[in-house]
Amino acid sequence: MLNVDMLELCTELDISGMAKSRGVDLYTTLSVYNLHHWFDGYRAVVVLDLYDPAIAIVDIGGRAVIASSRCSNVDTYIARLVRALGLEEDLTEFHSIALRDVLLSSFVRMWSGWRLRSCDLWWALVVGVCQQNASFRQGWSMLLNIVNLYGRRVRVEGFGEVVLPPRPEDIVRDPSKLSIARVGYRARAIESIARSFLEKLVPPSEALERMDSHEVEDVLRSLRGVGSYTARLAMVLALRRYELPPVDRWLRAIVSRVYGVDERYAERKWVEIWGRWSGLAAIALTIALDAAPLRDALSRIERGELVPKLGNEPSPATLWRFTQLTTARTSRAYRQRISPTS
DNA sequence: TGCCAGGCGGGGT
DNA sequence: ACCCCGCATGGC
Repeated sequence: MLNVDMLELCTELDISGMAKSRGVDLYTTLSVYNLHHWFDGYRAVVVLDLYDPAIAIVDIGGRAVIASSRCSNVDTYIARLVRALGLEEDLTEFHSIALRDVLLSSFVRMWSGWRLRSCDLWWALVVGVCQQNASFRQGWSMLLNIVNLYGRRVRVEGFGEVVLPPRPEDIVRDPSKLSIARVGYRARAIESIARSFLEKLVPPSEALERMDSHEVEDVLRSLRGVGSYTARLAMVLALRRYELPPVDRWLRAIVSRVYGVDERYAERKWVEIWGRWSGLAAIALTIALDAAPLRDALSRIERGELVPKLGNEPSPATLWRFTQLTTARTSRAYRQRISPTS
Protein backbone atom coordinates (compact mmCIF):
# COMPACT_ATOMS: atom_id res chain seq x y z
CA MET A 1 0.00 0.00 0.00
CA LEU A 2 1.54 3.24 -1.13
CA ASN A 3 0.56 6.71 -0.04
CA VAL A 4 -0.64 5.71 3.38
CA ASP A 5 -1.15 8.76 5.54
CA MET A 6 0.87 8.80 8.72
CA LEU A 7 -0.74 10.11 11.87
CA GLU A 8 1.41 11.18 14.75
CA LEU A 9 0.45 11.05 18.38
CA CYS A 10 -0.57 14.52 19.50
CA THR A 11 -1.53 14.02 23.09
CA GLU A 12 -2.70 11.59 25.71
CA LEU A 13 -5.57 12.25 28.05
CA ASP A 14 -7.68 10.55 30.65
CA ILE A 15 -11.42 10.88 30.26
CA SER A 16 -12.32 8.40 32.98
CA GLY A 17 -13.04 11.15 35.49
CA MET A 18 -15.35 12.98 33.14
CA ALA A 19 -17.08 9.75 32.18
CA LYS A 20 -17.54 8.71 35.79
CA SER A 21 -18.89 12.03 36.96
CA ARG A 22 -21.41 11.97 34.14
CA GLY A 23 -22.37 8.34 34.67
CA VAL A 24 -21.06 7.33 31.25
CA ASP A 25 -20.19 3.69 30.67
CA LEU A 26 -17.46 3.68 28.07
CA TYR A 27 -17.81 0.01 27.22
CA THR A 28 -21.41 0.29 26.00
CA THR A 29 -20.76 3.68 24.46
CA LEU A 30 -17.78 2.41 22.47
CA SER A 31 -19.18 -0.99 21.53
CA VAL A 32 -22.76 -0.30 20.40
CA TYR A 33 -23.23 -0.12 16.63
CA ASN A 34 -19.54 -0.57 16.01
CA LEU A 35 -17.47 -2.75 13.68
CA HIS A 36 -14.41 -4.79 14.55
CA HIS A 37 -12.32 -2.26 12.64
CA TRP A 38 -13.04 0.25 15.37
CA PHE A 39 -13.65 -1.76 18.53
CA ASP A 40 -11.95 -4.89 19.81
CA GLY A 41 -13.60 -5.29 23.19
CA TYR A 42 -11.15 -2.99 24.90
CA ARG A 43 -10.04 -0.21 22.59
CA ALA A 44 -11.97 1.89 20.12
CA VAL A 45 -11.12 4.21 17.28
CA VAL A 46 -13.20 7.37 17.19
CA VAL A 47 -12.92 9.43 14.04
CA LEU A 48 -12.50 13.12 14.80
CA ASP A 49 -11.86 14.33 11.27
CA LEU A 50 -12.44 12.17 8.22
CA TYR A 51 -10.83 14.58 5.78
CA ASP A 52 -7.69 15.86 7.50
CA PRO A 53 -7.54 12.54 9.26
CA ALA A 54 -7.64 12.72 13.02
CA ILE A 55 -8.67 9.96 15.37
CA ALA A 56 -8.83 9.16 19.02
CA ILE A 57 -7.91 5.75 20.33
CA VAL A 58 -9.91 5.30 23.50
CA ASP A 59 -10.01 2.35 25.84
CA ILE A 60 -12.85 1.35 28.11
CA GLY A 61 -10.88 2.56 31.12
CA GLY A 62 -10.85 6.09 29.76
CA ARG A 63 -7.29 6.38 28.52
CA ALA A 64 -7.24 8.17 25.20
CA VAL A 65 -4.70 9.30 22.67
CA ILE A 66 -5.30 11.73 19.85
CA ALA A 67 -3.51 11.07 16.58
CA SER A 68 -3.43 13.36 13.60
CA SER A 69 -1.15 14.89 11.04
CA ARG A 70 -2.16 18.30 12.38
CA CYS A 71 -1.46 18.28 16.06
CA SER A 72 -1.87 22.05 16.21
CA ASN A 73 -5.63 21.41 16.23
CA VAL A 74 -5.50 19.22 19.30
CA ASP A 75 -7.88 21.34 21.38
CA THR A 76 -10.51 21.06 18.68
CA TYR A 77 -9.98 17.32 18.52
CA ILE A 78 -10.40 16.90 22.25
CA ALA A 79 -13.63 18.88 22.12
CA ARG A 80 -14.83 16.65 19.27
CA LEU A 81 -13.99 13.52 21.21
CA VAL A 82 -15.94 14.73 24.24
CA ARG A 83 -18.88 15.50 21.99
CA ALA A 84 -18.65 12.26 19.99
CA LEU A 85 -18.92 10.23 23.18
CA GLY A 86 -21.75 12.33 24.56
CA LEU A 87 -19.72 13.06 27.69
CA GLU A 88 -21.36 16.42 28.17
CA GLU A 89 -24.85 15.42 27.15
CA ASP A 90 -27.22 15.67 30.08
CA LEU A 91 -29.65 12.77 29.75
CA THR A 92 -31.47 13.37 33.02
CA GLU A 93 -34.72 14.17 31.27
CA PHE A 94 -34.38 11.30 28.80
CA HIS A 95 -33.81 8.86 31.64
CA SER A 96 -36.71 10.17 33.66
CA ILE A 97 -39.10 9.81 30.73
CA ALA A 98 -37.73 6.35 30.01
CA LEU A 99 -38.24 5.17 33.59
CA ARG A 100 -41.96 5.76 33.16
CA ASP A 101 -42.10 4.20 29.70
CA VAL A 102 -43.25 0.68 29.01
CA LEU A 103 -40.69 0.10 26.24
CA LEU A 104 -37.49 1.63 27.60
CA SER A 105 -37.67 1.54 31.40
CA SER A 106 -35.72 -1.71 31.74
CA PHE A 107 -33.23 -0.58 29.15
CA VAL A 108 -32.31 2.66 30.90
CA ARG A 109 -32.12 0.96 34.27
CA MET A 110 -29.51 -1.47 32.96
CA TRP A 111 -27.92 0.74 30.33
CA SER A 112 -28.06 4.19 31.90
CA GLY A 113 -24.38 4.67 31.03
CA TRP A 114 -24.86 4.26 27.31
CA ARG A 115 -24.31 7.35 25.20
CA LEU A 116 -24.77 7.59 21.48
CA ARG A 117 -21.37 7.68 19.80
CA SER A 118 -21.66 10.12 16.95
CA CYS A 119 -19.96 10.01 13.57
CA ASP A 120 -19.35 12.10 10.48
CA LEU A 121 -22.45 13.40 8.69
CA TRP A 122 -21.58 11.95 5.31
CA TRP A 123 -20.96 8.56 6.87
CA ALA A 124 -24.20 8.76 8.86
CA LEU A 125 -26.08 9.23 5.60
CA VAL A 126 -24.42 6.15 4.14
CA VAL A 127 -25.45 4.26 7.26
CA GLY A 128 -29.01 5.45 6.75
CA VAL A 129 -29.14 4.55 3.09
CA CYS A 130 -27.93 1.04 3.89
CA GLN A 131 -30.81 0.62 6.33
CA GLN A 132 -33.38 1.45 3.68
CA ASN A 133 -35.76 -1.36 2.84
CA ALA A 134 -33.44 -3.98 4.28
CA SER A 135 -33.08 -5.87 7.53
CA PHE A 136 -30.68 -4.72 10.21
CA ARG A 137 -28.41 -7.60 9.31
CA GLN A 138 -28.37 -6.87 5.60
CA GLY A 139 -27.84 -3.17 6.15
CA TRP A 140 -24.81 -3.69 8.32
CA SER A 141 -23.36 -6.25 6.00
CA MET A 142 -23.49 -3.60 3.27
CA LEU A 143 -21.69 -1.13 5.53
CA LEU A 144 -19.07 -3.67 6.42
CA ASN A 145 -18.49 -4.39 2.74
CA ILE A 146 -18.19 -0.67 2.00
CA VAL A 147 -15.56 -0.24 4.71
CA ASN A 148 -13.67 -3.29 3.51
CA LEU A 149 -13.74 -2.19 -0.14
CA TYR A 150 -13.33 1.57 0.22
CA GLY A 151 -11.94 2.13 3.71
CA ARG A 152 -8.96 4.40 3.83
CA ARG A 153 -5.92 3.09 5.64
CA VAL A 154 -3.80 5.34 7.79
CA ARG A 155 -0.78 4.45 9.84
CA VAL A 156 -0.78 5.57 13.42
CA GLU A 157 2.51 6.04 15.20
CA GLY A 158 2.86 3.20 17.67
CA PHE A 159 -0.47 1.56 16.80
CA GLY A 160 -0.06 0.26 13.26
CA GLU A 161 -2.71 0.59 10.59
CA VAL A 162 -6.23 1.84 11.17
CA VAL A 163 -9.03 1.85 8.62
CA LEU A 164 -11.17 4.96 8.34
CA PRO A 165 -14.62 5.10 6.78
CA PRO A 166 -14.42 6.10 3.11
CA ARG A 167 -14.72 9.75 2.20
CA PRO A 168 -17.05 10.94 -0.58
CA GLU A 169 -14.08 11.12 -2.94
CA ASP A 170 -13.16 7.51 -2.19
CA ILE A 171 -16.58 6.47 -3.52
CA VAL A 172 -16.61 8.85 -6.48
CA ARG A 173 -13.19 7.66 -7.59
CA ASP A 174 -14.54 4.17 -8.30
CA PRO A 175 -18.29 3.85 -7.75
CA SER A 176 -18.38 0.51 -9.55
CA LYS A 177 -17.09 -1.30 -6.47
CA LEU A 178 -20.43 -0.53 -4.79
CA SER A 179 -21.96 -3.44 -6.66
CA ILE A 180 -19.37 -5.71 -5.06
CA ALA A 181 -20.52 -4.33 -1.71
CA ARG A 182 -23.97 -5.74 -2.54
CA VAL A 183 -25.78 -2.50 -1.86
CA GLY A 184 -28.17 -3.03 -4.76
CA TYR A 185 -30.04 -0.02 -6.03
CA ARG A 186 -28.71 2.00 -3.10
CA ALA A 187 -25.48 2.40 -5.06
CA ARG A 188 -26.95 5.32 -7.01
CA ALA A 189 -27.97 7.10 -3.83
CA ILE A 190 -24.59 6.59 -2.19
CA GLU A 191 -22.74 7.84 -5.24
CA SER A 192 -25.06 10.78 -5.64
CA ILE A 193 -24.71 11.78 -1.99
CA ALA A 194 -20.95 11.49 -2.31
CA ARG A 195 -20.98 13.84 -5.30
CA SER A 196 -23.18 16.31 -3.44
CA PHE A 197 -20.67 16.43 -0.60
CA LEU A 198 -17.77 16.86 -3.00
CA GLU A 199 -19.59 19.70 -4.73
CA LYS A 200 -20.16 21.34 -1.33
CA LEU A 201 -23.92 21.19 -1.73
CA VAL A 202 -24.22 20.32 1.95
CA PRO A 203 -23.55 23.22 4.32
CA PRO A 204 -20.69 22.74 6.79
CA SER A 205 -21.68 21.56 10.23
CA GLU A 206 -21.21 25.02 11.77
CA ALA A 207 -23.94 26.27 9.43
CA LEU A 208 -26.15 23.27 10.16
CA GLU A 209 -25.77 23.95 13.88
CA ARG A 210 -27.48 27.30 13.44
CA MET A 211 -30.44 25.89 11.52
CA ASP A 212 -33.53 24.52 13.16
CA SER A 213 -34.20 20.82 12.86
CA HIS A 214 -36.77 21.08 10.10
CA GLU A 215 -34.39 23.14 8.01
CA VAL A 216 -31.62 20.60 8.48
CA GLU A 217 -33.99 17.82 7.53
CA ASP A 218 -34.94 19.71 4.36
CA VAL A 219 -31.31 20.27 3.44
CA LEU A 220 -30.53 16.59 3.80
CA ARG A 221 -33.72 15.56 2.00
CA SER A 222 -32.66 17.59 -0.99
CA LEU A 223 -30.05 14.88 -1.59
CA ARG A 224 -31.19 12.20 -3.98
CA GLY A 225 -32.02 9.00 -2.12
CA VAL A 226 -32.36 10.74 1.24
CA GLY A 227 -35.90 10.87 2.57
CA SER A 228 -37.25 11.76 5.95
CA TYR A 229 -36.07 8.57 7.66
CA THR A 230 -32.49 8.78 6.41
CA ALA A 231 -32.23 12.53 7.01
CA ARG A 232 -33.41 12.22 10.59
CA LEU A 233 -31.28 9.18 11.30
CA ALA A 234 -28.25 11.09 10.09
CA MET A 235 -29.21 14.06 12.27
CA VAL A 236 -29.31 11.75 15.26
CA LEU A 237 -26.10 9.88 14.47
CA ALA A 238 -23.97 12.78 13.33
CA LEU A 239 -25.40 15.99 14.78
CA ARG A 240 -26.87 14.75 18.06
CA ARG A 241 -30.19 16.30 17.02
CA TYR A 242 -32.90 14.20 18.58
CA GLU A 243 -35.99 16.32 18.13
CA LEU A 244 -37.21 14.65 14.94
CA PRO A 245 -37.32 10.86 15.17
CA PRO A 246 -36.39 8.61 12.28
CA VAL A 247 -39.65 6.70 11.98
CA ASP A 248 -39.58 3.61 9.82
CA ARG A 249 -42.03 0.76 9.34
CA TRP A 250 -40.48 -1.03 12.30
CA LEU A 251 -40.93 1.79 14.82
CA ARG A 252 -44.30 2.74 13.36
CA ALA A 253 -45.66 -0.78 13.84
CA ILE A 254 -44.24 -1.11 17.34
CA VAL A 255 -45.61 2.24 18.51
CA SER A 256 -48.97 1.47 16.96
CA ARG A 257 -49.16 -1.89 18.74
CA VAL A 258 -47.79 -0.85 22.12
CA TYR A 259 -49.62 2.43 22.58
CA GLY A 260 -52.74 1.50 20.65
CA VAL A 261 -52.64 4.25 18.08
CA ASP A 262 -53.17 4.07 14.34
CA GLU A 263 -49.88 3.80 12.43
CA ARG A 264 -50.69 7.15 10.91
CA TYR A 265 -50.25 8.77 14.31
CA ALA A 266 -47.29 6.74 15.52
CA GLU A 267 -44.83 9.57 15.02
CA ARG A 268 -47.06 12.05 16.81
CA LYS A 269 -47.41 9.64 19.72
CA TRP A 270 -43.66 9.04 19.90
CA VAL A 271 -42.87 12.75 19.95
CA GLU A 272 -45.60 13.30 22.53
CA ILE A 273 -43.83 10.82 24.81
CA TRP A 274 -40.21 11.69 24.12
CA GLY A 275 -40.22 15.32 23.11
CA ARG A 276 -36.72 16.53 22.30
CA TRP A 277 -35.37 13.03 22.95
CA SER A 278 -37.44 11.32 20.26
CA GLY A 279 -34.52 10.43 18.03
CA LEU A 280 -32.35 9.09 20.83
CA ALA A 281 -35.25 6.99 22.10
CA ALA A 282 -35.71 5.47 18.65
CA ILE A 283 -32.06 4.37 18.60
CA ALA A 284 -32.28 3.12 22.18
CA LEU A 285 -35.22 0.93 21.27
CA THR A 286 -33.27 -0.75 18.49
CA ILE A 287 -30.57 -1.57 21.04
CA ALA A 288 -33.04 -2.79 23.64
CA LEU A 289 -34.64 -5.16 21.12
CA ASP A 290 -31.35 -6.23 19.52
CA ALA A 291 -32.70 -4.78 16.26
CA ALA A 292 -34.85 -7.88 15.92
CA PRO A 293 -36.96 -7.97 12.75
CA LEU A 294 -40.46 -6.65 13.31
CA ARG A 295 -42.22 -9.93 13.93
CA ASP A 296 -39.62 -11.01 16.51
CA ALA A 297 -39.50 -7.56 18.04
CA LEU A 298 -43.25 -7.60 18.61
CA SER A 299 -43.15 -11.02 20.25
CA ARG A 300 -40.24 -9.95 22.46
CA ILE A 301 -42.30 -6.99 23.57
CA GLU A 302 -45.18 -9.35 24.36
CA ARG A 303 -42.83 -11.37 26.56
CA GLY A 304 -41.39 -8.26 28.15
CA GLU A 305 -37.87 -8.99 26.89
CA LEU A 306 -36.84 -5.38 26.69
CA VAL A 307 -33.14 -5.44 27.41
CA PRO A 308 -30.44 -6.53 24.97
CA LYS A 309 -29.97 -10.29 25.03
CA LEU A 310 -26.41 -10.20 23.72
CA GLY A 311 -27.00 -13.62 22.26
CA ASN A 312 -24.97 -15.47 19.71
CA GLU A 313 -26.15 -13.49 16.76
CA PRO A 314 -25.30 -10.00 15.61
CA SER A 315 -27.12 -7.16 17.32
CA PRO A 316 -26.36 -3.47 17.74
CA ALA A 317 -24.48 -4.26 20.94
CA THR A 318 -22.53 -7.23 19.61
CA LEU A 319 -22.09 -6.32 15.97
CA TRP A 320 -18.37 -5.64 16.42
CA ARG A 321 -17.76 -9.26 17.43
CA PHE A 322 -19.27 -10.64 14.25
CA THR A 323 -18.10 -8.34 11.52
CA GLN A 324 -14.78 -10.07 11.12
CA LEU A 325 -16.49 -13.35 10.26
CA THR A 326 -18.56 -12.06 7.40
CA THR A 327 -15.55 -10.52 5.74
CA ALA A 328 -14.82 -13.85 4.10
CA ARG A 329 -18.08 -13.69 2.19
CA THR A 330 -17.26 -10.34 0.68
CA SER A 331 -13.83 -11.47 -0.39
CA ARG A 332 -15.42 -14.43 -2.08
CA ALA A 333 -17.83 -12.15 -3.94
CA TYR A 334 -14.94 -9.85 -4.74
CA ARG A 335 -12.79 -12.62 -6.19
CA GLN A 336 -15.69 -13.88 -8.26
CA ARG A 337 -16.26 -10.41 -9.55
CA ILE A 338 -12.64 -9.86 -10.41
CA SER A 339 -12.05 -13.18 -12.11
CA PRO A 340 -15.35 -14.86 -12.92
CA THR A 341 -14.83 -18.58 -13.00
CA SER A 342 -16.97 -21.73 -13.00
C1' DT B 1 -40.61 -20.19 -4.85
C1' DG B 2 -42.39 -16.23 -3.90
C1' DC B 3 -42.58 -12.60 -0.44
C1' DC B 4 -40.83 -9.30 2.45
C1' DA B 5 -37.39 -6.17 4.91
C1' DG B 6 -35.49 0.30 9.85
C1' DG B 7 -37.31 3.69 2.27
C1' DC B 8 -37.47 6.46 -1.63
C1' DG B 9 -39.01 8.73 -5.79
C1' DG B 10 -42.09 9.12 -9.41
C1' DG B 11 -46.39 8.50 -10.90
C1' DG B 12 -51.14 8.73 -10.16
C1' DT B 13 -55.77 10.59 -7.78
C1' DA C 1 -52.37 15.04 1.19
C1' DC C 2 -52.71 10.80 0.15
C1' DC C 3 -52.06 5.81 -2.50
C1' DC C 4 -49.26 2.68 -5.35
C1' DC C 5 -45.53 0.70 -7.56
C1' DG C 6 -40.79 -0.73 -8.74
C1' DC C 7 -36.48 -1.37 -7.05
C1' DA C 8 -31.23 -4.95 -5.84
C1' DT C 9 -30.28 -8.12 -2.64
C1' DG C 10 -30.62 -11.67 0.88
C1' DG C 11 -33.15 -14.67 4.02
C1' DC C 12 -36.61 -17.86 4.84
